[in-house]
Amino acid sequence: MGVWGVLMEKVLKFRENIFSNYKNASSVFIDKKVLSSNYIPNRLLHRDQEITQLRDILLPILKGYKPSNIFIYGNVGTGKTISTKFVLNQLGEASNIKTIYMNCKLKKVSDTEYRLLAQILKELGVWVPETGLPTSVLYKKFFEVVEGQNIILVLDEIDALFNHSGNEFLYNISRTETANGIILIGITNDITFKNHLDSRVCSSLSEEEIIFKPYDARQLYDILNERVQLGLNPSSIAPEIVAKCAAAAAQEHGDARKAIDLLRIAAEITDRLCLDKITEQHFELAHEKMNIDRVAEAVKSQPKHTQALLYSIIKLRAKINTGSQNWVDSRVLTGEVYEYYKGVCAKNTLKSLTQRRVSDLITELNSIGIVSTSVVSNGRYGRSREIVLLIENNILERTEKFLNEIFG
DNA sequence: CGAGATTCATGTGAAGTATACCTTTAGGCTTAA
DNA sequence: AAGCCTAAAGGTATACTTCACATGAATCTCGTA
Repeated sequence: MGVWGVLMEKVLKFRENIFSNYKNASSVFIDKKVLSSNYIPNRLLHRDQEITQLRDILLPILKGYKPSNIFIYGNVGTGKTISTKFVLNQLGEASNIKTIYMNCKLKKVSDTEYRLLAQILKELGVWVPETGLPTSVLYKKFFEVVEGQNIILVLDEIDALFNHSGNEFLYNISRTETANGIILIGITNDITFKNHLDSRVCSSLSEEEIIFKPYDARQLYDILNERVQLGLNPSSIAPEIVAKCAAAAAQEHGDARKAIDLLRIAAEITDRLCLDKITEQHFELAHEKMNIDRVAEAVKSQPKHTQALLYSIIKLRAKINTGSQNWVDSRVLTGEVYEYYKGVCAKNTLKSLTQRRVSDLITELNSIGIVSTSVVSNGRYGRSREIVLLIENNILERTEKFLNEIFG
């Protein structure tokens, strides 16, 4: 494991401990919330064009006309969400127009037609049960509340809706005349999303389109630098380090959110180690911690069966690897996984799901990005899906350990 | 030898089932006049 | 008689199962050179 490993151990054990902040009086932070990724600064750098565009489209609402619906595209971390929120905040200050922001990707919260609608109603101050009611009743309530008002409805990560036939929602909303006052703003990073849409929905939804381009290194630097100014102790970080961070982020598709997270975590680590200068090494540690957290979070929040499935994939992969020198990144087939999975279930007194269902679970793992799958035909030997784990080795170890404790 | 048929193992769509939860309704019990 | 509680009836969303058909290239088959 070595020094690095020991250091990493230390870093990982770090929780946002309530005492640690008070204990060491000097901290690299001045204002920590500035560095959180959902913080909305007073001014947004390098998104002027997009913001004006958005504002101009929404402008008619102040004169009582209905603006067009809007569709926003752009890679992750290009400022789509934050710019939209920013504009809507400003609009809220200038008028009393109601805006609702929904992230459609939250599992068990807003990822189906019913749940999304329920969530929106909740936002509007109407409580509805989480199951049992006909969807039509929810629509009725919704239209009652909305009647005659202008409401801006932002659907972030709108592509997630489509997977679970939430398509209906868009169709119903955009079609209903009663919903006249509803302005839809759809946000997605999936360029192909529009192809899946019903053509009528599509044309009404994308009356206007805004495209967010990735930030370049220079712009990222400005953004990071501003956050540094506002949130960190001036002496705690050298400009070169910020520049390096920006450059690295620019290479990875100009993702500003990730860059800011990285900065914050590096700062936390520095604090944690009771140091007062953030160095490159801390960034490396932060990078690793971020990856570990991402995967750990994803795995932990998964239902039991999905975990059992992942466990099976990991174990099978290991098995194959010990046989041959692992020179090909080991692929596993659905059938093998399912057999192993059944064993795991039996051992843990879990009732195993059918292969049909497991197949869907694999698809889900694929879409979360824990696993990558591709359908291959092996001619005479049938057709199957090759599953490749996307978890890096050092993180895999932890994941495996975690799963071992459950299913071992 | 090569074109077309066969075959395998699983992908994938559609329809059905189990479960958990919701509202409405009607009967029965209590209460207060 | 009015008010309240409870249980049954009738209904829904979601996660999962069952059924049935679709896929696609390695292999097999068989006619032909």
